Amino acid sequence: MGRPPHSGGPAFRFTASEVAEMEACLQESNNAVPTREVLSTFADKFTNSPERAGKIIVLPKQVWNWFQNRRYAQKAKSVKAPGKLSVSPLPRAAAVAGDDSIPITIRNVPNSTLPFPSSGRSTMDNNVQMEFEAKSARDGAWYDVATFISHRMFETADPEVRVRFAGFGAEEDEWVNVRKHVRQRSLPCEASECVAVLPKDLILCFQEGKDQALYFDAHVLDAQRRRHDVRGCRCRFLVRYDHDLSEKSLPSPRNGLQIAFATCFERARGHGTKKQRDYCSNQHIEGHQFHY
DNA sequence: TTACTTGACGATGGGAACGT
DNA sequence: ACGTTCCCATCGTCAAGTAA
Repeated sequence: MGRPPHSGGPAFRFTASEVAEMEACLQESNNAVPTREVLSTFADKFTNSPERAGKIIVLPKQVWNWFQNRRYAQKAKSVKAPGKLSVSPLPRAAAVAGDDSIPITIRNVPNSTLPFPSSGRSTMDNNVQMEFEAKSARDGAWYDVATFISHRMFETADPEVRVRFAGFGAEEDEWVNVRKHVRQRSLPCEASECVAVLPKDLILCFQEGKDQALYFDAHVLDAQRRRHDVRGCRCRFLVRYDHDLSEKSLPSPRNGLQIAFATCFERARGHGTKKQRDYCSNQHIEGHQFHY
């Protein structure tokens, strides 16, 4: 039910037939809110209907509210991304590995199977294509990898790969440390998946600056759980960006909050609530297998 | 059986856009 | 500058579903 009126009376609810009428009107008007006259007509008609006559007065404002909410809900539904979150026109980067872990997609994989030189994807045993991302030394942000150009090995240091970032040209290529600054792209956090995000988690967050907006590593300081509705997640997450230690309260996942793979797998192995474990286990099943 | 979660939906407040 | 209207995000509550 909706929020009860300030008068303290019972919560108001439109009947199915009223909704059907307004629904039809909305379609006829091409999803536009009807004129004030039409709203008043609806209100009068509903007020005088046999179900309400003498009991409940329907206000034009309530009819207007219904149209606004319905338009907003429909819009939200159509805009909702079917898969990964993408924030155009910037290339999407991804979430991070666990707090102190080396990216697990690299850690235990023999060098001969590392995804370079080749495209920024690799095929695992189960025919799952893997995509990678890399951290740029220029701005500290994470970008999708389009191609691994080449690689070089050192006797005393970690190997490096030359990376072509997705959406950028050769002039933006960089050598990056494989162990520290290359990892598998993570799954974006869908609205229903926010339960998997807990305080202290390392995540990826969209950060808007004056001239640009990029994805940076951040830690969750606090997670305020709120009930969801048809329009999605209403939780808020207080995060601290690792690169500048700034803090921000973000709604999730609309603003780019994404779940770290390793964090998920830790939970899948027994930590967190059952729901979180279920979710993370599903992530494991749905197309990704890793070596711990 | 009880507590908790999720989905649904009307109500509300802030801010942008617009007209005067 | 001010008032009005509109759009959007968020709030608050109920009912049904689910887990413990």
